[in-house]
Amino acid sequence: MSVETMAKMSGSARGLETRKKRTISICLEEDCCVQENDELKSGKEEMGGEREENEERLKMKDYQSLQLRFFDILRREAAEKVIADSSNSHDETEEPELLSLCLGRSPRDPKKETRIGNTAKHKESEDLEACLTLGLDSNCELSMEMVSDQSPGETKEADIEGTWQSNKSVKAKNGEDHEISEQIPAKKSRVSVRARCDTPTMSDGCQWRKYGQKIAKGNPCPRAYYRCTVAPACPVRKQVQRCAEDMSILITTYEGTHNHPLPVSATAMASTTSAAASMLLSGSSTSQPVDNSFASFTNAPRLLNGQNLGPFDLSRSKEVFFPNRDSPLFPTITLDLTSGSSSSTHVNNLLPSSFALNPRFPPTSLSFCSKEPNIQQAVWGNGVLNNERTHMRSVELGTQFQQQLHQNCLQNQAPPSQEALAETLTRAISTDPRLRSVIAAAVSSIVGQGSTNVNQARGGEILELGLNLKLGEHSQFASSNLLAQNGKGCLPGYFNRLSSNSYTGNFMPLQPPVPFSVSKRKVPPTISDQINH
DNA sequence: CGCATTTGACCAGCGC
DNA sequence: GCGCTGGTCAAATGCG
Repeated sequence: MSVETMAKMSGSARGLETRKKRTISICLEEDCCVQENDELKSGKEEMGGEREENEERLKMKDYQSLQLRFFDILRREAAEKVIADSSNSHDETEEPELLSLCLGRSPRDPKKETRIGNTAKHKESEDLEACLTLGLDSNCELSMEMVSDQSPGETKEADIEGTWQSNKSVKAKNGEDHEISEQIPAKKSRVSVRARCDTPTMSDGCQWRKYGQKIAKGNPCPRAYYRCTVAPACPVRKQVQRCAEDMSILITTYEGTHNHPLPVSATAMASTTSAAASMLLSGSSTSQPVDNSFASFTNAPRLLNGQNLGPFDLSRSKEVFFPNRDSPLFPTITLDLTSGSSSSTHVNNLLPSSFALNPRFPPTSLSFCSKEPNIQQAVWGNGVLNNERTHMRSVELGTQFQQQLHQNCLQNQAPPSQEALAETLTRAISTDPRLRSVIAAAVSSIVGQGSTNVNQARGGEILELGLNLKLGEHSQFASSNLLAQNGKGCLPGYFNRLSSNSYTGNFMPLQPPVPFSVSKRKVPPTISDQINH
């Protein structure tokens, strides 16, 4: 739906205009008052309908941006918690090999993941498999593949280009939020995004220059290599390859961190990938026996409802995400942006061969998909579809909050209304002070440009404001900008929606740290700015 | 003419 | 050590 949505959204604007013109011209030509009135009426109705449609989309966009912030806060808090507990948490290192975090529903069948590749090795890798399922966006399936490495060989690239995100730069930009990163050496990260796309490359807002093309083993489609040309020394590369099994799916693998201010249209993708990257990379520290990238997720339920939900295998996650120094092979995360098609159920098969066949670091899947788009869109849901994963240690993040949302949706069987969602949210927030504080922090960081020192009461106010905004009171902020979005190419709807100019400010804090010239960044005034003024 | 793309060559890492 | 593979380089080519 991503592409369709964009097409619709941009089309809606054009449609309104053309319809107006058409109406006028019809009136002039036919000079018929009755018909004119009918046309005007139907036109108005049509416009009204489309306006509602647009507003719905804008609301969802706001919601998703808030979600993103929310998860970021969760991750940070979890990471801090892990640091605090790391000295006492050695027993956790003996935990199981498999990890399934089911925050949502996924059609993905892990059994199918073994279809491709060396079966024996893959079986072994299955034991290491960490599967994160987040029912974040229903209409999109995000396939994000993350690879982290700190092998000595990588330093060459880092030294030459000086571009891989240094820990200092992380600290410089984000302060204490990235203390963890400070403890780890510069790492290479890869984020792969799968999306249905008819164009040769995905339009992600950045400028790329192709520097190579190869036929990779296991995929007849050539893999194209691009580097970011926004800044001369930007280290970011991307690989673009069609999926062998479904040519309509484009697999874009991002690697590295931009060392320059990003175009507004690129911030959504950048912040999303960087958030995912930091999520995992932050847990790969040698000094941190416990993986906090996973911990960030595994801690989420505790943050939400205060319960220890289960047998998380933090140490094993570390194993997964902390590859052998001698190995260039990486663990992977998968985000799938293709609509809930069958292909999404065997993500690994669709990944670039080098990753899909990687037995040592099987992909970690962040599946943002659902066959019930509207439901999943609003629900992070609990992992009701993971009962089959008996071979994995499954952790269901069935928080009260999520259950409420999920129940709401299941009962209604219809897309939850914003009102219903608001009600559920309100109830969950009011009954769970932790959730309240977390969301308040997220919202306040949005509204106050990352000022996290707001007290609880203030946070609550802001939270309310945030919810109100999200639930429909400020869609006007985004409308014009949204329609002005770059509609060319193939920008997955998920990112596309996130990249609305109106929310630039929200995502900036999530962006990869910019090592230099941060102050020179020229960005249009954000909502936060407007509010602050 | 300048820039982007194409494409064969080259290099490094890994497995056998 | 050798072959395979992924990734990058750089000269050639194409395009606006």
